[in-house]
Amino acid sequence: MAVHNATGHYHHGDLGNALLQAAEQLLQEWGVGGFSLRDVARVAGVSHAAPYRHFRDKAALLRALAGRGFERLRAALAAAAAGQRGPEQSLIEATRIYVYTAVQNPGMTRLMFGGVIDAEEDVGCARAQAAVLDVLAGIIRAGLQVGAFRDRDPQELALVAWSTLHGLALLAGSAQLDVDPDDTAQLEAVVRSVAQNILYGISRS
Amino acid sequence: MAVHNATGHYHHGDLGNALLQAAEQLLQEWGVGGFSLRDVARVAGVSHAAPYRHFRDKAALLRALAGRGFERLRAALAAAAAGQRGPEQSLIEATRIYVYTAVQNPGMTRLMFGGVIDAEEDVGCARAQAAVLDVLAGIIRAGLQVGAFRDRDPQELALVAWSTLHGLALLAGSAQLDVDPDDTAQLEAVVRSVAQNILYGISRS
DNA sequence: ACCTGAACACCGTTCAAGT
DNA sequence: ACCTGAACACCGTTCAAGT
Repeated sequence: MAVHNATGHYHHGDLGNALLQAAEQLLQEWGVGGFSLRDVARVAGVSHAAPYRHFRDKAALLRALAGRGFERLRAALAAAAAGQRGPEQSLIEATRIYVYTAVQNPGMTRLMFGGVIDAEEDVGCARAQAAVLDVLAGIIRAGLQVGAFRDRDPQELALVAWSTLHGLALLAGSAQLDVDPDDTAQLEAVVRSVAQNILYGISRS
Repeated sequence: MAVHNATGHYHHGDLGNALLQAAEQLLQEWGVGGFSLRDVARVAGVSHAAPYRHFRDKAALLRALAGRGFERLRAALAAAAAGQRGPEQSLIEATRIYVYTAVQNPGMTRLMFGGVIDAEEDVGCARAQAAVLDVLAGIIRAGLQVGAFRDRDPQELALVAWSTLHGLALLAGSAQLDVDPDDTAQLEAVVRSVAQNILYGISRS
């Protein structure tokens, strides 16, 4: 077992993880542009050169962090979509998850969707991002199969649903849409009207 | 008339403007995070300290640049929305403008909508941003007045329309949506399906 | 009034050296 | 194998000095 940095020269055995945790803390506290790689190392209690043993550069660390965000969002979406009465309800729940996640974690939202990272540069990150989309696409496919949605190109339906959720998430995650993270009634109203709008667009009849 | 920097020590009389032009060129070429304030000064042909006579800091220059983007988008939207047969057609044209603008100028789009700047810090920028929204809100109001849209809260209708356009613009302006800027047919398909979706949601019957 | 050049505190990244 | 500390080229910002 390695010696802790405060008492010796080596960090514990899982610095990669510790760096990601430190980075997430700084992301929440200071936003995407508000911290440096040196800050991350500082918070993790290692020298500013140590992160380079675990990540190729700062962008790689940010991609890994975004990958975690994508995976969490995917899991939350999948859990919310499952066990609903039908694809329409699943879509409403997915919208709710998107909005709440964005409002409660604006920094991570901006990191994931604000064009800060290039997910394609990292296989894991790209896969995690694609998996988020897959949940949405799965809901669309299920709706088409049971005849709940308009018989159009699934990709077309997914695009409009995705655009709307994406836009709402970024608006909610920035100061542009002034929602109070604790005002449940307001959040519910936003979820309802936006989800309703998507459903009007893609539901049959 | 001031002496040009290449031949003397002073720049021409409109360095503020020249800096914004240089910044826009770099924004198009290298993206939001791809250039420094010192690069801007370099391209404009002045010392790296000169910009501080015209902008409080780098963020202020970026806000001024985004303000130009907002104003241009507003003008394009207003021109496209005017002289249409009805509010539905205006909304479709507005969607077209949004998509084309975003695809053709991804850097500016990300600067305007990607959470890079805080528009509220600059009165002009905030006003220009609000004016973009006002065009959208105007279309909604017009539609409500002639009874074309559902009799719901105008703000609610504007939110769903805005979310969708916003999301689409950011998707189109990032690598996430792989649209070819020169593939008109593909762009038209995107515009049609997304605009249609918004209209399904807000149109009466 | 407007711009320059030196200066300062920072940053991302590299690398020889330590254990 | 993993981490440190010095080093390098950069950056944003400030400020005395020049015209």
